[in-house]
Amino acid sequence: MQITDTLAILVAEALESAQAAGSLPASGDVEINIERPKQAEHGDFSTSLPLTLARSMRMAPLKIAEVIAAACPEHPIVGKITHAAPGFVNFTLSTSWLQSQVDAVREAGEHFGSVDTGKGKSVQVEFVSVNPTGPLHVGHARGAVIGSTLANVLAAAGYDVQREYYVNDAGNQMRVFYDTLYSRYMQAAGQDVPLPDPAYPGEYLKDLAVDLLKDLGDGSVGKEKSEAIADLAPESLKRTLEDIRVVLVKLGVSYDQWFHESSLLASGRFEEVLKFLEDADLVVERDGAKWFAATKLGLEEDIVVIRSGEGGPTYFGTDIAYHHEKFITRKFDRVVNVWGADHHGHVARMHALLRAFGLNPDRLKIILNQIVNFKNEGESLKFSKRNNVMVTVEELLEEVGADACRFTFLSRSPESHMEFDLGLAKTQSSENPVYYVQYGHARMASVLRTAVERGIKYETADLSLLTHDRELELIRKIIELPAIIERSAERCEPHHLPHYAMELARSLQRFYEACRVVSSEEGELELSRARLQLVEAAKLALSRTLSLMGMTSPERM
RNA sequence: GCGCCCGUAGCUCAGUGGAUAGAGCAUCUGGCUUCGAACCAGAGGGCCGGGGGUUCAAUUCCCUCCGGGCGUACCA
Repeated sequence: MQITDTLAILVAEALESAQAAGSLPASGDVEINIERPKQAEHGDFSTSLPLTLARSMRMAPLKIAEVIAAACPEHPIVGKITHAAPGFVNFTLSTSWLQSQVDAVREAGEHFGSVDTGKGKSVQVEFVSVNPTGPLHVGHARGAVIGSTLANVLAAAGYDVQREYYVNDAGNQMRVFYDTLYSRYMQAAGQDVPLPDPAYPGEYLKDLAVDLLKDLGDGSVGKEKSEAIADLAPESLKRTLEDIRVVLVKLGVSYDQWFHESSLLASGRFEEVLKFLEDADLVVERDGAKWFAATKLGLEEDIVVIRSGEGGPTYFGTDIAYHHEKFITRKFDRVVNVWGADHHGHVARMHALLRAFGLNPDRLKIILNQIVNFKNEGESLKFSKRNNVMVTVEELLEEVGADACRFTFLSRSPESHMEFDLGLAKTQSSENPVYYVQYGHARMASVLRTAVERGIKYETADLSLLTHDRELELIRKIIELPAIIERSAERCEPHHLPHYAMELARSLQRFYEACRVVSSEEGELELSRARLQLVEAAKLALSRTLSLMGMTSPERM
């Protein structure tokens, strides 16, 4: 239970008892909103409930605030309750309770911050899912970082999380990939075979073809094209996926499962689900193709699921089967898809599809991260696999580093149209806020090392000695973490983490500046012990936050 | 044209319908003789794109206009 929940209960009890005593009129059901005031003099938490009740109660809001404040029962968390114009009730946390939290944090250890809002519920996070037609480029990094962090946060909120990469190995793009690969293979073998049109002209496929010729031999050179492709396809797909996997690991991203689109066709799942929709009268045939009758569900247009001519399912077609698999077969309570914003047209279709399955569309959360505008020294870079203009994630990591890269992408909300200047990221690396956060961790580690070197034991300490403003400020910041995790998980907004990390690092530096931890003064040993425990708690909170963001927590820098 | 997203300090971006709108970077001023100065303290910098509306209260919700991004395929 969060602090805000506790306070909401106290306010509800106060309201009820005041009404029972006749000092406030009846109000009916009200929602009690607890918020955090911006000004420190307004306390740690507040409620504007009196302002919302004023009209129906026909009373001055300030008077209502006064009555509620006076009627609030005592609670160990609360130190002071006041009322303020125009109609707020303000709460200040009690110092003794804050002090006790240092111990609570240390006891929770590396689990500090976890909440249980997702307990008993399963969630799948599907992210990146780039066509395996070449290496990841920088445009894919944002979704990778958002998806992996979101998965971490959901796990910290108690969800049973599955991280999944959807491998689009069955569509048109793969056919173009294999066609191009065939030409490159033949070229590598000395044959004059031109590139197909369309093709993937990048160097990547040239290198891959040379490797395949070397490792698999030239046995496919004399065969029909379709046979040669059948020979080369499995290995080329495997290697391309492996390259993607390896670079994602370097970026701090890993998966529980790689799910292949082709398996939906091979297993008959696609046909099965199509039949289901046909039985529900949601499939129509027109112009030689089969369409999902989205117009019957309120959408503007129907959507092709099986093409005319050669036939075969469209991307949306297999996505029908895939989401059936996610919700019906694997029974996930929630599914999160992290997509680039260029897919936004699909959102309404997917939600319509869930309705067709008889499911609540809210169970599918689609995060659209806006396309990143990459620049180099102020000059805009336009990427295209087709035109062979791209910077790979691999190159990005060499220049910027995984931690800085993750922090930068994470600190913007997904829907922001962010800019990323590669040149600036490189030259300004030492001014990057990521190092401010990590330096804070390294500094706390250093303080703890100093204590060990001087033989100071701090397993036990008198936490009531922590009364300095900066000490209490730091404790207040540390114990915000559970609320940050809960909010980030429920709203699928991982970008709160880096901002919290900055604030925590700042509180920690301010504390360090004002409060000597390892003191050599006579008679300050007890204070040192208490402060060492605080340092340990702060370090735990910062380390947990960094770990949720998929970043390292350096002991030294 | 239509749909989705964005517009907040010089730049990059936070901001849960609440009280005096914040951070980092940049600029300027001060601070290292005990634990790490990759730090701290302070200053300047804003009609929150414009205009209407809802509300006790709007940067936040609705409408409209302006500006930008992305879609608008039997590609994914």
